[in-house]
Amino acid sequence: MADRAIGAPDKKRQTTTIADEFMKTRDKILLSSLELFNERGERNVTTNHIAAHLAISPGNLYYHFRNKSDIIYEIFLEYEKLVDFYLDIPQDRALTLDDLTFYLESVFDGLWSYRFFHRDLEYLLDTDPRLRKDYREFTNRCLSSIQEIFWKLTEAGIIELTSEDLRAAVSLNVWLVVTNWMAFLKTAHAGDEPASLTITELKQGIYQVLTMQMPYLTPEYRDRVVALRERYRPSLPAAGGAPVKVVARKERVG
Amino acid sequence: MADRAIGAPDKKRQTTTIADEFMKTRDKILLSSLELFNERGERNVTTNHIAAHLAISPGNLYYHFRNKSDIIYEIFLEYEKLVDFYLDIPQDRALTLDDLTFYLESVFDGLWSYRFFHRDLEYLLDTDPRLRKDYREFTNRCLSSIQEIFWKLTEAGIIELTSEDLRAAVSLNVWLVVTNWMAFLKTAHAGDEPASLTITELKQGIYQVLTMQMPYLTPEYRDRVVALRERYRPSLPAAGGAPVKVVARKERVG
DNA sequence: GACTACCTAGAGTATATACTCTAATAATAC
DNA sequence: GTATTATTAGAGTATATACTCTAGGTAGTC
Repeated sequence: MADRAIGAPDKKRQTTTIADEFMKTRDKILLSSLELFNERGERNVTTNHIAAHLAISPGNLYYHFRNKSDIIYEIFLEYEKLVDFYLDIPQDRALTLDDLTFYLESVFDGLWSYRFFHRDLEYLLDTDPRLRKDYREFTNRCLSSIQEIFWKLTEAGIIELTSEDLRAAVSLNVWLVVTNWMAFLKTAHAGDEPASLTITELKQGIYQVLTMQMPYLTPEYRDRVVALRERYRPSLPAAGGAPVKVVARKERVG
Repeated sequence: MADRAIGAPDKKRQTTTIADEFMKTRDKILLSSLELFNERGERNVTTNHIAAHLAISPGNLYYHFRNKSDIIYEIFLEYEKLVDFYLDIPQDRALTLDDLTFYLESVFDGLWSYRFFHRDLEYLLDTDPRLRKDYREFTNRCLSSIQEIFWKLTEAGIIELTSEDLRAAVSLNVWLVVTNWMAFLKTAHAGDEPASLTITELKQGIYQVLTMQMPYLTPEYRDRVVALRERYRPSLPAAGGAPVKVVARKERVG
């Protein structure tokens, strides 16, 4: 995963797929919209911009989508699908530390790919009841998954979170930290550039998430999780800092 | 501290102050802007709306403020002042549980009074370098304060967070939860209405913050903090729910 | 009264934005 | 081939938004 700051004038993108002439117009619109939204923020991207970016006419765009909300909604559905896939929990075996790593890495990958979404979330939900309803269900699903993961990590003897109440509250905190970490980086970041952010920095949010789990680690796993957490430690505590080594993605077992 | 932030809750006022004819136009503009921003979101409030709301002309508004950004910036300065005031840390005595309660209540009061701010934060910072710089410093100041509070709570024997590293990481998580709690409520809330939210619900975020501190409580204080936390427990875990009893605001000592 | 500094009204403007309409072209079916 | 459907271009529109400009009022001071 290449480390590229958003907003950089980089024609040959590595993290995202460039729309090419073999794609259907509809898909090109979705892809370009996502790219532009991520780079400039939904508020700063008009349907005319999207059409111009693709060198198609506004009429063409509106042939494929009724309005801007529809484009955003379809992108959300993709995001939802991705996260649901990532958060899948194996029912036939215990969870491992590799699973935990995978969950964390994946969720932040998803956040990165659709990073525009959480930025203007409230406005988007205010203007599209459909999205509002779906997002609410999505959130609840995510929270349930996190709780279940904590439960299975407890079963696996990795953490100890037996009280359901506490598990729910901790899960919610995890969700809050995960979904707010990017906004924090963008706003509190040391750099003066309005919107420079790398996926490596984003993944330092994993450090924060693991911080929350530390008190609940079992003695058997404590050292290993602490070591895992260390891999994501921000190089410069409160000033952004240089990229750390990116941990290798583990394939799911089972 | 004689300065009172506009719209900030004080003894007599409930949530907002209505602009009256005895105020200076400039202050009326700031107050109305804050009210409208909080109610409808900055994105949905134009300078023409603000002027119309006050029954003054756009020209009048622009006589007092160069542009919309200036209005927002001035409101931010008030917000900043308020939070800085709330987060003041007594250097001549140890912290008490009442202090902790005060900090939590106050911070959420501030969030409520200026709740529009965090909603469109990224856009606002993108479009105003001045605000961007000030907000960054503000964030760092808040983080420092939280860390110092945790340190003094440790000194006071209420919590045990002696590792500076850990204290910094936990403080950051507290900040993330505090600043994201409102967005969570608004987006994941059970109600179908786009923007219903009460300060009582908002303050249930205190439950989440105290959840994070629980593992670090000393045995001497554990029960008391757990009881405090219980006062903020959401009535219906993941579905919003009825208001809980609002805890009385304690005056600062010293 | 006259001077001055401050304040206000309200019409007006340049630009942007989401979206529409019509006509033409390409693709596909028969 | 022809008929039909899917796709596209591109000019155009209604509305909104941030902001300007000019002319005039008001309050205080001498």
